[in-house]
Amino acid sequence: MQEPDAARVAATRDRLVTPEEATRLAELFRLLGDPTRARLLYALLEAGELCVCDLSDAVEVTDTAVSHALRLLRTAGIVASRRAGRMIYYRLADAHVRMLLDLSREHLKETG
Amino acid sequence: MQEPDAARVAATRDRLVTPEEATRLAELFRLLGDPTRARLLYALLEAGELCVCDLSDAVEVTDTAVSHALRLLRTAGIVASRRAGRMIYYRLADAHVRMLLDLSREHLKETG
DNA sequence: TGCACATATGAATAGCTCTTCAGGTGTTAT
DNA sequence: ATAACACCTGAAGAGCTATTCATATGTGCA
Repeated sequence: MQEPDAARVAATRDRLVTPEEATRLAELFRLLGDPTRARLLYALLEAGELCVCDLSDAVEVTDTAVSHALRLLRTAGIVASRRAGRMIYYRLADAHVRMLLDLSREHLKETG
Repeated sequence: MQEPDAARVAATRDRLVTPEEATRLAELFRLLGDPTRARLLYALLEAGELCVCDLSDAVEVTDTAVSHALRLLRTAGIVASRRAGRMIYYRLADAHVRMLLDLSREHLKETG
């Protein structure tokens, strides 16, 4: 197989995200790409801040499963947490994540 | 485990994305959440339009693997294609996808 | 018509991921 | 102290996924 426009391909490869950056971007998306985690994130998007038991209740998933899910999201910097007594409250980590969730919802609405 | 703020949880659950919508959103993210597919999409973001052989070359992945990846993205409406002779050119399907890719790149830049 | 090329597809396997179960940590209340 | 609670963590298994190999389809050219 030959590339029909070698110059354009070469130019593209230069400006391209590096394999490493692409991997990190994929990692970000991968974390959003699970129904449980997605629901947790959209719950946080609406509520602002919720503890694990709130989330477990809202998403109707075992608290253990929620905890596992949150650990992944926390480690990746997608959510942040704060302790209040024996409860731990989670929130979306930054505005980018919030926009990402909003924008993708738009996409579904209009793409159908 | 009890929810400490039952009213807020109930309100959240009402405005919440439905499990079905969340699943579709997760599906969207899941498709972006693979290094190969992510690199293909970012290549298309930069180049606008590329054929399979271009993509295979740019991303350095087997053309067969690229083809499989593109089928998933095409079926999900994330990329669109057009035939030109024996080649098939792929492009990002809509502006939302483009924004999604841009925004997430911003996230990485600033979140580190 | 026949061949070469670009891409697509099906099947199979290796590798990963999510959930569950069992048990562990930190916190409040009695 | 000890019990109850909210949450976390590690291990294990079922299920899913991405790549590869082999083969098929569709297009242009001689």
